[in-house]
Amino acid sequence: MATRKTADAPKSRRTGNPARIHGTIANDLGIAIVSGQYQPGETLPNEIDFSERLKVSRSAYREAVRILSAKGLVESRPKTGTRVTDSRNWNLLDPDVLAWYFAGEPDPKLAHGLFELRLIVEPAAAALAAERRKPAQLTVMREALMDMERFGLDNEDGRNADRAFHDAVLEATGNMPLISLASTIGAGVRLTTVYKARKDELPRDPMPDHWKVFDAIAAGGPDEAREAMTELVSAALRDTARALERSKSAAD
Amino acid sequence: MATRKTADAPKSRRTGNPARIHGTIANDLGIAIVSGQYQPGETLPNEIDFSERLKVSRSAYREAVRILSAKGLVESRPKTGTRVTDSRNWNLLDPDVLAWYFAGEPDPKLAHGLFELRLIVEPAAAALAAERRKPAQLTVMREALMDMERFGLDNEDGRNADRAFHDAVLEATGNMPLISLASTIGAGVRLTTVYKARKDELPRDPMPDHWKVFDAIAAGGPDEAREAMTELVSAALRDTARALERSKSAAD
DNA sequence: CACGGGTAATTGTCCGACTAATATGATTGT
DNA sequence: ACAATCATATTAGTCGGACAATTACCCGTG
Repeated sequence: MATRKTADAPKSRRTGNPARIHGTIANDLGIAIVSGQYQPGETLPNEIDFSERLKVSRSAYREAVRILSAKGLVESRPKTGTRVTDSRNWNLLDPDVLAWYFAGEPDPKLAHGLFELRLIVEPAAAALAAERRKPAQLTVMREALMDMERFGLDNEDGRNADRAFHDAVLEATGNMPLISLASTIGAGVRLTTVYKARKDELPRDPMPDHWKVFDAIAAGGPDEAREAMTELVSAALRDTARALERSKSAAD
Repeated sequence: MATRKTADAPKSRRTGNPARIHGTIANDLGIAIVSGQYQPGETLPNEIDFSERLKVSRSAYREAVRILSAKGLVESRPKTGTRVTDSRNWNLLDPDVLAWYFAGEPDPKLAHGLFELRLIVEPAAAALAAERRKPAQLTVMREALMDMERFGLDNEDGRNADRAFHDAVLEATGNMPLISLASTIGAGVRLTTVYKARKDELPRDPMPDHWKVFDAIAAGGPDEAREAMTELVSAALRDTARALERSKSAAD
């Protein structure tokens, strides 16, 4: 059903749109903030000066600030100015904020936190998916895994397939908040392959673990699915742990 | 340090600032979108017409749209206009979006989803908190529970204390992504008391369950903490389930 | 029928002025 | 001496209007 037409652009980036000024300013500023270049509590230059320095109109700059404000990174008030909020208020679950975090060197502490989250959420999600998945969703999972096998994890296509599989599992839970966690989980998934790719070693074939999860979900076995997913994420964590440790000590 | 003065206004809303036009427009539009008044795929009127109809300048309207766009609710492109995106792209974990969802009648399906999320996240968080909590964090939890007892759950102060306790547990995990989930979990927590308050019945004293969680965390027992929290959330779900069922069938 | 170019509609950007809120310090009254 | 009040300056907020850039869509052309 549905003619489908040209609904989705193949080259779709995160937004799919060409760079608009307010967007790029928001990106740059967002990265500068989460990287600590502007500390929480610090007030940035007033709109007129700053927009001049950035060579953009005040309107465009203001729209950028609105974006950052919407994600909880800054707060503006007359007379006081625009100041960076305490990092506890930053909406870390926002895909953009997370991307800004990982724009530079991945923060090992945050990376570890993401794995911990995966270890909590994904097994439970797999169990729910095993109970509720619809045939179409199983098809999506299967095709994602087949793409993973075909492409491998040392390239973008393969990594996207990996993330697509984990997304599909969350989607199959039918739980809206869980589905919204997909971008966060996806960042964690990507982290694994990025770290591994950096070490230029793929010591373990990830496919058997993935297929085991899929089979359990397809068979409708919640407990088996939970267990298989736990194993998958644990293995991923083990593979990443060493690199994580190294850059953690390197960061100190 | 800090004289504290009149730091926090008593009428502090989420941001504590007086209503600014772009914010109120974003709120109104956000509610209209999540409530289905504007369907996904639908394009809203062009900026000039719409801002005129809303009696605000185009700048203010555009800033409102930037906010909605930052939260994934809409997408703007030249010539095409600004259209509501598929609801899968909405950042449901954003505090504002969640608030917009619950501005009208709580959606039973979403409410159930939130409880499911709590049941997944909070027990695990309690276990982590039991291992990592610092003395100061225990103090926060204890005071929150004492406030709960003092105020009761039939008023705003008590409900805030309830939420503060659950926030503190997440905070004590030291896990940044988990801490960012606080607003989402908090919405679920609030849901319980709202539903119960609506029925004008408080059939169960929630304090013993809460203290059991606290004691386990204070004692440093991860397994006990996990179990106690599971019980707490399950009980909350049971209490809410009937009201949930009723409004679910009423919604059809 | 495929392809390429023109066109109109819409968002994007810029500018400059004025308004509103408010932190700070001066003023006043007690 | 101190408290409360008021004036002022600074900053974000709002406005209106102009022009630029993008792009879906139609139309002509090969």
